[in-house]
Amino acid sequence: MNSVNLKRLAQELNLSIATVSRALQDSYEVSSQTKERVRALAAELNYEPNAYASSLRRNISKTIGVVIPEVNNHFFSLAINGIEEVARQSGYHVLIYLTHEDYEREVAITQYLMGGRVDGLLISVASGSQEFSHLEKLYASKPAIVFFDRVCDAIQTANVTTNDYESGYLATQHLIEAGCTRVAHLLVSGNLSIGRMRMQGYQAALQDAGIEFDETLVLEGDADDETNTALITDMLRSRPDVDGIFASVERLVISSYQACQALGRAIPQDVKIIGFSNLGVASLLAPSLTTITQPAYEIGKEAANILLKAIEKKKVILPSQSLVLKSELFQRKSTEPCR
Amino acid sequence: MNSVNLKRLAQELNLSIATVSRALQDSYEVSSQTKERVRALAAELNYEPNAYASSLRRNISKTIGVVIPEVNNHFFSLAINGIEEVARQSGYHVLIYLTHEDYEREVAITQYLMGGRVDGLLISVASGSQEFSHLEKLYASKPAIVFFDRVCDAIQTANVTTNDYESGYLATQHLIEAGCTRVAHLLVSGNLSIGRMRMQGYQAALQDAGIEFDETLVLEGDADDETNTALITDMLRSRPDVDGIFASVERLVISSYQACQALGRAIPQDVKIIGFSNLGVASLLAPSLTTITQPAYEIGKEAANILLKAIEKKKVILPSQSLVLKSELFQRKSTEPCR
DNA sequence: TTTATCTACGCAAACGTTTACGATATCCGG
DNA sequence: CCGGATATCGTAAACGTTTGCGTAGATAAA
Repeated sequence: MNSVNLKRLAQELNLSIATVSRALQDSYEVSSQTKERVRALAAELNYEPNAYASSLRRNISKTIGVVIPEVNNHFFSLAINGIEEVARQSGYHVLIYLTHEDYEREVAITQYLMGGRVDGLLISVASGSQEFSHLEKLYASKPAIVFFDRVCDAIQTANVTTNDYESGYLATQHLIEAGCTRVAHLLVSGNLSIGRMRMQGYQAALQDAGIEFDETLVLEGDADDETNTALITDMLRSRPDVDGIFASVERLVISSYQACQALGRAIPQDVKIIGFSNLGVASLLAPSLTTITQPAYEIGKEAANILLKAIEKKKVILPSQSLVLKSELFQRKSTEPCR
Repeated sequence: MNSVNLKRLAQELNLSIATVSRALQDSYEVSSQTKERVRALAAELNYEPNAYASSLRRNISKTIGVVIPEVNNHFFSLAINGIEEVARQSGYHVLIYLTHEDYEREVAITQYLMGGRVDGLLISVASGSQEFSHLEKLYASKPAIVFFDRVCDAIQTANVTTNDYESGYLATQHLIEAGCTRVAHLLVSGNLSIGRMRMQGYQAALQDAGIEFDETLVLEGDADDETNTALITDMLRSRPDVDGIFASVERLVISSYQACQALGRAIPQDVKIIGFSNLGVASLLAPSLTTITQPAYEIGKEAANILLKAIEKKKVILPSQSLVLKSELFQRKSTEPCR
């Protein structure tokens, strides 16, 4: 369509295609007068190189892919902000793929991505993924990969995560110190590394406080919010002794609030709630929500940095480049000790 | 890198590249036995066609671009959900570009996009854009474009928007009926169509209620949240008579809450607040927030539908294909009449 | 048997770039 | 005046795919 290409420029300038191409790349093999002529006409005709021809020839796409469970979540949208920021600065384009926590979709997406469409990938694994052969096949195919937050241990590459064990411990300890004795744990996937870490932190804190671990207080959430609210409501009804909730993901915190509201349980008097969340309005909730907040923006930036550095230097990414950033606990009313 | 391409398949099967290519496209010119042989080997070697070679040859990229101000905003993240859903179903890939409401970035991005990287674009214009020549140049270059929410009137194409005039009117009327007499209006851009529409609705509602329009009560927000909160705080301090706030965008609602909290103004007793928002936790805020909620997910889906239909049928998109979806007003505590 | 039709496949050009290699002209030291 | 640098440019191949065209063989129609 846009027929202003190298050939067109070359014809109008009485030059060869090669010279025009080199001029636009500021090659030393082209005289400065010629460069000026070429640049002038290119600007005048609004020439823009064909990205696909260039990618095909150079085997470089200047594009990275981001595979995440969802975008309607403050953690991931902030992470995307960081990723896009870094990518833009380096002249990279960003493809987005959403798995909706669904294993099948993740498989389909990884299959797509083996066509060499991207130079590198940032992945946060879907909670629905029980096994990772699709990721291993993808990894074997070519591109540089960095995992963030939801990691895949089976693949030897860098991961950018937070101190999930510690955070799980601290959150649980925080609830216990506020007076809770029956702490429920809501998580999204027990077979993902991140879920296991937080779970272990939760269990360790219970043990250190001399509280027995009760697996009926562990609830595995779904992708659907209404289902989650119903699940939590059921648990709270059948277990009236629950006086604390530690939610491992933002969506489950919201559902917990709604469940308490529906059952008329007062927060924090009847039930105290703490949760992982990047919700900007946490302090404006009724009551304000005690959160463990991950540095989502920084995670995105760091992960993108590692990836782009590796791509530019054509080096393999090593597990030793992994980064662990610290989450922060913001204490608010939802876990306030009563009387 | 991944050297399993058509040539490789052709060699191993003793066929020509052309036949292999046609077999994989299920062409009628290939016998079914041959198709089977080809498909079997392709599956075994995990062949995936090179996207760039294909795009170059066919002049079709199977990729659409989404240009939006920010992603950390429930309206846009829900819209992306809708877009990605539709795109995935049709086998399209989604490139994301964030303008951060910045004119310069928008110009740079549109320049990029003229390289034929995408078959079509979904755009929501940055509030910082004062003029639209970059968009006109982009439009002249080639791709199909559909605007959503933040529209550019200068370009003759389809727009997917909401009933912004009506919503502005209803929101203002709602505040007045709740007892407000001094209603401030916080918006993000007065020179964008969407801002003007809501503003006109606001003014019309004031006029119909016999309230004089006071332009010192109109505040134009910035991209930075802290600046906004400071601006609003200043206004509330210098104008203690303000008893209602109509915020045109989610971020400004949050800032309004924070400003009121800082000044000790009670909501809804001292100041009533209504705002455009897709915040899922609106009902959990203190006090719960009365919102005008746009069908963000549907907007994304519809915009993507129009775009993809046009691309597939190679037809020009007409302004007559524009769609106006209705926003909904959810009444909650923040605008409750007092006594 | 000849001619026309159809099936199944190969040849080669094209998409727009990049780049290894070669060619020409100029210049300079010996 | 000759040999070799040096500067500047062109030729052509390559990236992997798609596709118009040609063609060999088989089958059917005349």
